[in-house]
Amino acid sequence: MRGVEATKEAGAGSGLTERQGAVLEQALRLLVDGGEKALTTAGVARAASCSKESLYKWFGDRDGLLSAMIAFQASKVRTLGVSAEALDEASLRAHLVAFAKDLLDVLAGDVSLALNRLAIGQASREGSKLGRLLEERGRRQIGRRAGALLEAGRKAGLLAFGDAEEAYGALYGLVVSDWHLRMLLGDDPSGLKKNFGRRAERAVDAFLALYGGKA
Amino acid sequence: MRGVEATKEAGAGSGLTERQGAVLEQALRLLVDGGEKALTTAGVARAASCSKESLYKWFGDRDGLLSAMIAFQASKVRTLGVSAEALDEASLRAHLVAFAKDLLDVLAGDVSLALNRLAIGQASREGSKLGRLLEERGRRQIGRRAGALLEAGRKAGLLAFGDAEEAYGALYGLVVSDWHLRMLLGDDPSGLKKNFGRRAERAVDAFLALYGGKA
DNA sequence: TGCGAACCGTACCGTACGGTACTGAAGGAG
DNA sequence: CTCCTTCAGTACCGTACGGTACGGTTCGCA
Repeated sequence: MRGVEATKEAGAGSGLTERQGAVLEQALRLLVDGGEKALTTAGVARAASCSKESLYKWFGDRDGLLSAMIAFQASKVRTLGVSAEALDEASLRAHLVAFAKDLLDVLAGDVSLALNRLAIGQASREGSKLGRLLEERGRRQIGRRAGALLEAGRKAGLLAFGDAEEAYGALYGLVVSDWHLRMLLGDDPSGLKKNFGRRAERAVDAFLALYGGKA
Repeated sequence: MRGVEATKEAGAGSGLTERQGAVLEQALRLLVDGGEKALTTAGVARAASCSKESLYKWFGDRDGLLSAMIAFQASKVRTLGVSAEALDEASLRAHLVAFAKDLLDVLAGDVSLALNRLAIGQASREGSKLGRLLEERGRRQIGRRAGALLEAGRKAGLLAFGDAEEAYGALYGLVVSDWHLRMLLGDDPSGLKKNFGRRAERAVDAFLALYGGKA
């Protein structure tokens, strides 16, 4: 192990060859198209044109494959840092609206919904290993972006809150409400997606009414 | 069919004998304990001391059993009507806090979490039939209670909102935020349950700050 | 050219599940 | 007592999946 072979890696330090990344890509496609039931080892091998033996060699077992899929997908989503420019009221609102719209777009994405369904289905069994992983890689990441934005707003005197976590929770709730759950339950997201822009603006307005520093 | 036998029914017009209700009860218990994977026809038959043949006679097939489980559980939860008493600011807040706490308790319940996981896992496949059912029986029901409460508040001049659905969405989001998803993913609810009271109060305060009629 | 590693394709095995068929017992009606 | 319905218990079947083993092929390398 850890030999001199210069294996081209797929992600950032993910330890995966690009061949393995391509396999995970196909696995994700299968999962999105047909749900967990369609994600069989034979199906992945056929779709990715690799052998089952290689799958087990690379990922250990089926659970290892699922974990690798989550980690792989998360490695593709890079949270863009907050530009440390000077914030005024308008630019803060614009940043918040952009964040809210991105959040809705991410949550409504095919792959995100499929992976969340997968982890939720696996949650009761096996100590919710996948759930932890998804939460760590997904929510924490986007939470950091929001936290930085909120902190910048407070430093600029535009936001007033005691607990950043609580403020973020309020923002998240106002933006997402129960839409995420409804999409997870099967509500067609295409009909809802058109309202994302307006919804994000209204939610941010409400958030600013609660935590805006004017008072 | 439709004979004169006076079959004792289990639910309110559910068309189920109490024997069948007892079977569904055992099935729900199996689902809560072990997740969908543990919910096998043989397991249900063994746990409920009935034959597989009876299961198929009563519920058709496995999907029919799942649908019956959701309908059965929903039939047990009766939404209590809003007392049409005169509301003042304090009693409205108390009602909202009670509603918020009930909402959190329901969502954190074992059976609710298990059924939501089941429906979500089944969502990608089969046109999300269970998801629709769960949404219809669950969300709509509790949404009606909230709607009535909000409408009463508006009639009393204590709340100001244009779209009741939007106001309810804000209340729901402020109360629940991403806790439901986290519990579905496997976060231990027992640790979170202790904060439900405080959380409900803070959420209602924020909601009143947004939609309170004082302004 | 020969060697070895990686790997694809496939065949194979054990198991577990959904669904069906059969047997025998309990109980009610005539 | 006898017939008939219902249902528990069990055995059974087909299928599909996870995981493993094997033969054949490609490719890098000395």
